[in-house]
Amino acid sequence: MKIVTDDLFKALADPTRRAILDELTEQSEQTLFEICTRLSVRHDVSMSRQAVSQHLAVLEAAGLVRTRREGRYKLHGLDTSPLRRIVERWPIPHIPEDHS
Amino acid sequence: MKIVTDDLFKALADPTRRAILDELTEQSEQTLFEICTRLSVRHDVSMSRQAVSQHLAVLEAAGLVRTRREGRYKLHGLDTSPLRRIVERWPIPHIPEDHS
DNA sequence: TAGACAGGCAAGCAGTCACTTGCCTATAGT
DNA sequence: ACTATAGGCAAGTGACTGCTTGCCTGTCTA
Repeated sequence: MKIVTDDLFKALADPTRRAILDELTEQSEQTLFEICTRLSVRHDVSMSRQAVSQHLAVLEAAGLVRTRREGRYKLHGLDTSPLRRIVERWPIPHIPEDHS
Repeated sequence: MKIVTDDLFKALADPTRRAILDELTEQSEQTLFEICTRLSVRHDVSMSRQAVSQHLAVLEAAGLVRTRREGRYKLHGLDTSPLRRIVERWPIPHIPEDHS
């Protein structure tokens, strides 16, 4: 493995990839075609299948997407744990919660 | 203001800008020249002054850096609160802490 | 076994980005 | 007033990136 740090932020830099993460957040374990159709229907993103495939590869390199083979299907799942590095690197000030 | 979401992730995509955030985390309220010298000395990043200035502009557009004028100096401070949007958007699974 | 279906590889193109260079403005000190 | 200092603006360039297109591999079903 390389320096995943760079891959992580590069992966997050694209709006389409963030939409994919949104989609996988709502329903995990989707195939490439499912993600394609859901992107076009719900996020109004019209793009070729290969484009989405390349985005998924970038997300996988960043560790944000884990895949597993199931026959001829390839299921894509979400893994948000790499995001923890961000808030650990630059601590976010705590907001006093409003318990009114 | 526009959609700051895009600016935020674009700002984080560059390693030099992340180094700047690291520097401001350690010591806030620095001028452009201070950031330049600290980058070259501590992060081994040799770059023109204008390059760093442009990076700071990107960080400011993302809301990660707040500036204030002080005579002929412009002091740059850190604001990590925009990062909260990230972990709110894609919740990070809680790690059971080890109290052994 | 033939065809449909899910996915992958690689080349090419256009737009974006990071960085430099040159010049300009404004404040501070002598 | 002159000069040094801190910073800003704008054009140009090389590299990277996102997307397309065309073709290929592997799996399932009639």
